[in-house]
Amino acid sequence: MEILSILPMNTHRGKKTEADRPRRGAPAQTRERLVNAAAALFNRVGFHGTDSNRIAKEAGYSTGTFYKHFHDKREIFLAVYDAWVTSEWDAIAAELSAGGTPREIARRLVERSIEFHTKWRGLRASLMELVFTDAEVRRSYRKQRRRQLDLIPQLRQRFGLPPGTREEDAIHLFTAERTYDAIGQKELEALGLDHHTVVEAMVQRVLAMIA
Amino acid sequence: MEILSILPMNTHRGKKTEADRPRRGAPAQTRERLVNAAAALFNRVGFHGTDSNRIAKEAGYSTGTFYKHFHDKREIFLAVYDAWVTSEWDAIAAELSAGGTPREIARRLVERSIEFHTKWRGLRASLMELVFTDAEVRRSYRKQRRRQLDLIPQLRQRFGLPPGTREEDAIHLFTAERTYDAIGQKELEALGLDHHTVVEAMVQRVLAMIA
Amino acid sequence: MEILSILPMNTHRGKKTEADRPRRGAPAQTRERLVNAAAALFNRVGFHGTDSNRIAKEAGYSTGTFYKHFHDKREIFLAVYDAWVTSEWDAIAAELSAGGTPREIARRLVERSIEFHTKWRGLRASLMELVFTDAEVRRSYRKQRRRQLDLIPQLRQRFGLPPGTREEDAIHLFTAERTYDAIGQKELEALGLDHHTVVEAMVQRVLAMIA
Amino acid sequence: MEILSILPMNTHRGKKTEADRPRRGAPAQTRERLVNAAAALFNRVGFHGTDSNRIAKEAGYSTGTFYKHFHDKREIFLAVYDAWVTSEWDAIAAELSAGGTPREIARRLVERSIEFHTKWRGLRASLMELVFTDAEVRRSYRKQRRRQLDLIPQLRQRFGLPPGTREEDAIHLFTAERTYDAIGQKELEALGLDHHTVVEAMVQRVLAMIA
DNA sequence: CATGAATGAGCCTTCATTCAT
DNA sequence: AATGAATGAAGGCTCATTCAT
Repeated sequence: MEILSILPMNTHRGKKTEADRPRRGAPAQTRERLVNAAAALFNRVGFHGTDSNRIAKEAGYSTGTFYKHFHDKREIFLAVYDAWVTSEWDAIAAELSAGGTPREIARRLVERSIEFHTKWRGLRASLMELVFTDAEVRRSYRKQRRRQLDLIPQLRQRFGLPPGTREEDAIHLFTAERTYDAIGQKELEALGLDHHTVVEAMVQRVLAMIA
Repeated sequence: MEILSILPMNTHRGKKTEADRPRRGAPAQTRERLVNAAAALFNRVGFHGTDSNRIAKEAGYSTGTFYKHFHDKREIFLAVYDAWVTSEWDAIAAELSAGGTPREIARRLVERSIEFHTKWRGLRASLMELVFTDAEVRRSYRKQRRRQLDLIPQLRQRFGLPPGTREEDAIHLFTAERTYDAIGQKELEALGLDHHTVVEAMVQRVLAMIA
Repeated sequence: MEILSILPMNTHRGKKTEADRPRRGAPAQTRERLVNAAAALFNRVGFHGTDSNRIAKEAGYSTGTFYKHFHDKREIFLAVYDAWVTSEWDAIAAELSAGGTPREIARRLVERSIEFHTKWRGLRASLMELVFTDAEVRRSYRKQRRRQLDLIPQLRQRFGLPPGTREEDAIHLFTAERTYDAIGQKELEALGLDHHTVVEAMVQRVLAMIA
Repeated sequence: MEILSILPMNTHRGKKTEADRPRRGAPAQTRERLVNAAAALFNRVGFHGTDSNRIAKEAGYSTGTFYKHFHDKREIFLAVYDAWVTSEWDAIAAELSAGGTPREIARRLVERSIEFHTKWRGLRASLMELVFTDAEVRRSYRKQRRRQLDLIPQLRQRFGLPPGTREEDAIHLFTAERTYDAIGQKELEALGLDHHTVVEAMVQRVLAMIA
């Protein structure tokens, strides 16, 4: 039920049991498996490095099944993006409602984001390229970004803070996105930066939005 | 002589004169033309959307010539990246030495960066993906990032400012890079943000590093 | 009951009522619906352009049902061909027994034939190719041609005419078939020919067989 | 040099000599070989039965070469059709200028046509289907038919005959085309018809146009 | 009898790269 | 140094057919 909640990392050569792969199952389940397999592949080898036949095979299906569920590779990428955004969104919502001091919340939000960007760093890399290349992906990406941007004022209100400018919020999101990507891609080490210091700086920035 | 200084926009249908395409020219000139053509193509249709035969043709050479000068497509991408980084670097250096108040300098630095990110937004999109996909590109990118990071303390020193932390500098670079990309990709409009406000915010951030 | 008597033109987007699609109907009815749907599709997009799954869907059934009634796509093509030949044959017989002067009869025979070749021009185009490609189709086609050829002497006898040669009769059939196809495919216009003149010429030829 | 003059029937598994297959030859020669191979394949297994990779292989080239010379399979079919029409046209012209009594000329014209329709019966079968399916093929086919139709009055003039109607000429062409196809496809035997009688009947019809 | 998810061989096409000239 | 014809692996996608339910 929880798409993307578990990375299908166990798909390699593992003999599938009947429970794992009921050939004639509900379409929704098949679709979900395909999305999971695609997510793993896109994330590992990128959109262009992923062979659509391979997606089906990794999901435990044959070539044709893929095209019964998705019109083309782009379409499943969008589905993957959607699932991923939803799961990140859920995680953020969970952290926000989990309570604690603003500092604790901020720290957990940062940690969660870093986790996501780390886990899905390959997917993100492909995403950024497709945002340029593919109009449909661009649309999805921007829609999502708008949603994020609209959330921030709500957060401020909820935490009883005075409103800020949408422009500063956007810059914050840009900063966060790029920084988390850098962390996920192990860029900090390559640049000789201290992980904790960077994380702490991000926590401060998030804290500024909620306290 | 100035690689990338002029976008090869005149490659469409334009009958090439002998002056344009000396069949047996200096290798360096051939190389430069290939790099220019590649830059334009990568920037327009992305790395994966660029056909290596097309690069040669757009440059006014034949398929084989391309492979005489570059081992593979990746190599010319690196050459393009290099040329581009150099030209950006030169532009930054020029602005820094052009004088004026810190505010003026900051403003010009931001403007120049936005210009670059706008002009080369497609190239940047491909770059970000290749940084993930290709170890060699990653190496180049990180080397460049290190150089940028090393420059900031020098700037502070030059402007007589107290040192800052490398981590905060890195975050500034992440912010700038991502924000300029957003501007270059017309993301601001899509998000309902005011261009001037965002630019001004960036100017302030740059100003903070030099005054 | 009358297969092919009505073109399944109402299959587009039309919500099927229970009467239209009884899930567990008489096999003969199911078969007939499939044949009708197949006829329309073959005629519209040709044999190779027709997706066997689509046939079932257009008929209001599912993929599997198709293969319960027909061994393969070729088999349903033969069934379609059969139904079509039968209906043409019936039409011819009807005209022959409808009475009138020989000229009137001849004219109606020509008109009826043109109608058939026009309505089923796509089917005929596929047929001619399959006659070459597929031995079974060839068999059917030739059997049918033999029947036609055998009919002509009977016609002559009935109209009290002296016998002609089978070879000349065959050439007449070839002429008629190809000419009606040309008319059905709007070739006359393309060639700058007068429709009425051509039709009249064919009427004369038919007349020569019965008067 | 003579395209289609010799059927490439010797392409099966025959070790190619250097003379047969100079890998880096003139494009025109490569193109010709591809057209010849395609003609043979289309003729043997039909347009839909022909795999584009196979065409290249049979011509002695690799997959990609095919697409350097033809945009797609349809395009090479048109090229084949063109070559074939040209060669038939040449043969007809040769017979017309070879001299002899009208009867001798007529006989040779019929024989030559039958040869063509026999040799290329498979190609013709595909052609007739594509004429329905594919607008471009239809255009070519009709253009060719118009040319034929325009030739007949010229023939009459040359042989000093009074003009006939374009409509009757068209019907003659339809008759001839279909009858020769029938002969080429061995339909006469299947219908119990005497070959000579049919041929003689056709000779008479041709004779009527030139004497 | 009917369903429709699943299969998988196979086709068309692209494109990075090689190599004879 | 330059040419450009040729290569061929690989990938996206289709569709006739099967089979578990």
